[in-house]
Formats: sequence, C-alpha cells, structure tokens
Amino acid sequence: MTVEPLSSLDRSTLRERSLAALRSAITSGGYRPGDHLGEVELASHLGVSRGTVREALRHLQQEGLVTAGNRGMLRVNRLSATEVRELFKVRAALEGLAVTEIINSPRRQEAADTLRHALQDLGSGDFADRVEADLGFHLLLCRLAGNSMLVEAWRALEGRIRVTIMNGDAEGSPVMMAGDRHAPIIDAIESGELATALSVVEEHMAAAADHFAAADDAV
Amino acid sequence: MTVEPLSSLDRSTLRERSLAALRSAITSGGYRPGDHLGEVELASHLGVSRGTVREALRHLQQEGLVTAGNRGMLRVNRLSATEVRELFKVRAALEGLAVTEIINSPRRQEAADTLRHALQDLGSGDFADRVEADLGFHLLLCRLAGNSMLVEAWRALEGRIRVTIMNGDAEGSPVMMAGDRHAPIIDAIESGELATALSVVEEHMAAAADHFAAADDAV
DNA sequence: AGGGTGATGACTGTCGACAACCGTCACCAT
DNA sequence: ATGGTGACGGTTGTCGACAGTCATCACCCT
Repeated sequence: MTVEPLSSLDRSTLRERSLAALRSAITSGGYRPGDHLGEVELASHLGVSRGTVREALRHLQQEGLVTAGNRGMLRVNRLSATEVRELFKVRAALEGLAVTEIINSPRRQEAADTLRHALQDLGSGDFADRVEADLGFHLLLCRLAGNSMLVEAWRALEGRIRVTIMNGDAEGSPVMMAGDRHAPIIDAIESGELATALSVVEEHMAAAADHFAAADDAV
Repeated sequence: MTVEPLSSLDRSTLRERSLAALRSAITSGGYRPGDHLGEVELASHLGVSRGTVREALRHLQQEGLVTAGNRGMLRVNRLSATEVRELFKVRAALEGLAVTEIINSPRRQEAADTLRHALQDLGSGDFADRVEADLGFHLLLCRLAGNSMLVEAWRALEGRIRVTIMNGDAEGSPVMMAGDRHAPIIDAIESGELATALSVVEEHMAAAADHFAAADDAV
C-alpha cells in the first residue's frame, strides 16, 4: 500500500503518471531494495490496468531502479558498495566534461551565476528536498554545458543515483550535500581554472562515493 | 515490410525478440530517420500483438533510436550534426575513464592483449560487420575497465551511436574504423602512459565526430 | 520416515477489443 | 470562391481476460 492512487488532474497519460508515481514511491523509500513489485498489486493500487503499470515498470527497469529477479519478477534494485563507487566515478567523468565545456564556453560567468543561485535551495527543507536540490544542481551543471547527449547520459544514471542517496542515512547525508561542498565547483568555474575545477569535481565525487558506499555496506 | 516475422526457435520472450528485430531493422537502415513506426503495422509484420511491439518501441525510445512525434506517434530518430558532436564528446569522456581505469589496473597487459585480439575482426566482412566490430571494440574497452556503471552509461548511448554510424556513408566510414585508428589506443594502454592514452582517445573521438557530423549535414 | 509426485496458487507473457483523439477531406451554405 | 462543418479513417491509450510457468506444499507410496 505504499503507492498511492493517481488522482491528479493533469493531461498526461496514465502511463506517465504511473511511472512518476512508481519512481517517486521507490526513490522516497516507500519500497525497500529487494521488495517484489507485483504488477497486479501495483495496478490495483494505482487504479490502472496491468499493461499500463507494466510499461512503467519496464521503463524503471531501464533506468536501473528496478531489476529482474526470478521468472521475470521485478524487484527494487540496490547497488552494491562496489557499484556505488563505480557510479560516482562515472559521474565524475560526466560532470568533469560538464565543467570543461562550461569553462570553455563564453557564457561561463552566466553559468556560474545560475549555479550559485541554485545553491540556495540546498540548505532548506527536509531530507528529500535537499536530495532533490542536490540532484537538481548537478543536473543543472550538465545542462549548462550545452551538451544534450551529456544530459541524456547523466539521466540514464539518475535513477541509480537517487536510490543510492535516498538509501543513505538521513543523518550523515546533509553534510554531504551542504553548500560548502558545491561552492568550490562554482568558484573554480568562475575563475576559469580547468585543472582545479576537474580535481574539485573528482574529489567531490570521491567523497560522496566513500560516504554512500560505507552506508551501503552497513545495511 | 522492412521488419521480418519472428521465426527463431530460441526461448526468449516475444518482447525480447521483437525488440531485437526492431533494433536491428532500424540500425541496419531498414527504416530511415523520420519514418513513422506504426504499432499495428509492426505488430502484423512481426506476428505479435500490439502490446508487445509497444513495449519494444518504448524501450527503443528510451535508447534514443526512436523519438516521439505528434500525438505520441513514434518516428525513427536522427541526430543533428550538433548532437553527433555532443555524442562523441560524451564518448570521449566515458572511454577516457575506461582507459584510465585499465591503465591503473594490475591487469593492464592482459586487457591490452584482449583488445588487440578484438582488433582482428575490424578488417573483414561487409560494412555492417565492421560497424559491429568497431562498437564491439569500444564496448569491450568499457568492459575491461571493470566498471559496470560505465558499461551502463555507454550502453545508454549505444543506440544513438549505432544509427549515427550506420547513417554515415559506407564509403568513407571504413577508413574511420580501420585498425590503424584503434591500435594507438592499445599501444598507449600497454605503455601505461595515461596522458597519451587520453589524448589518443580524445583525438579518435574528435575525428569520428567530424566525420559523422559532416555526413549528417549532407543528408 | 523419506522421497517422489500431483494439485494449487500466484505470478508474468500475450492477446484482442473498445474508446478517445486528431488530421483530412468532402460537402454545404453564404 | 470561400469559410465553416460534419463524417471518416487511422493511430494510439487503455483495459480485461486467457494461457503458460514456476515455486510451494500437502499427500501418497514404498
């Protein structure tokens, strides 16, 4: 009963709304890693047909939030400590490209301002809000690079990033996402020092990897 | 009539086989960019239900091979010249990470040997075979890095890479995929010179980007 | 008691049908 | 001739039902 019926009045399709509802339910911890996601149960909870939730589940599977268990049954995915470290290494590579592109762009200063503005959302709200702000910041970083394929690649990992962060402990994570951690990235972009910016991003990701990989092992 | 009925005797699900058939039909040029992919027509050609091809199409949409047109109708995607350049920049970042990981690994020599062995497939067969060998080489590069998330990220772009290459001219592309182009990557890995390896990969991708972006504009 | 075995239940895989939507086009009134 | 309008065809969105499959478990035979 952790997924709520669709009741919004928007004009998007039931499939899209079911997808969003399921994704939200999983990343917000409504379902724990390893939980079995039955099509019939979800369908009845969401108030839609099985085929509709089926498509949504397949989408989530491609996003990496859900993984196939025995006999095609789907379970909520959980990344191992190793995978978490791998994930953040890839993020470092992608976001390293992002800062490279931004620094080499003539709109560098404008981008830095936009990022600094986005930093303000990082300090307020509850845990989920901060996670949202953190992911929003990094996604914005990719967007400002002006490389649509980079955004696509980042989004392909977004689901996995989300579950990893949300599964982390809610006590230690805030410090992980504090503005202090992100400000150096902006500073480096602003000053145009590419090498510094790259190492800052690298370090940011390495620290996050250690943090979440440790939390992952504990469970 | 460019997609053929499923007649294989394997035990995979109809959805998986339809997915493979559609992907193959698109990447092999059976459908041209912009072509409308009607669910009913594909279903009848493949000999399966609409719901089944529907799931396959959604999968392909997430892969980027297919894009949504008006009223939810799906068309074969085509990347613009700009997107092609963006795509290869992301590849450079990802495969740059791959060579970094390989060089820092104790199994560096073994990886180099494996790669060199894979190079042999690059010089034979028809155009499609060579494309397959080329993509196989680069995927292998990512795999040898031992980073599963890197492989995931690369695969997320694989479809777009495929259509881009297959849409290129079959005359100029072989030289693009010649063994000479890839051997320097292996040499750099073998010698352990990280900086050299990175610049080689960067250059490899930049050359490919120019090549395919130009071909893209011509159409 | 132990091991094979058949019923059972809960899933997913797949299908065909209905409904809603939108573009198109012929047709009519002005 | 032109603008509006209504029917029509094609396409996707969504649904409910049937069939196949696998794990579980009680049960029977030895």
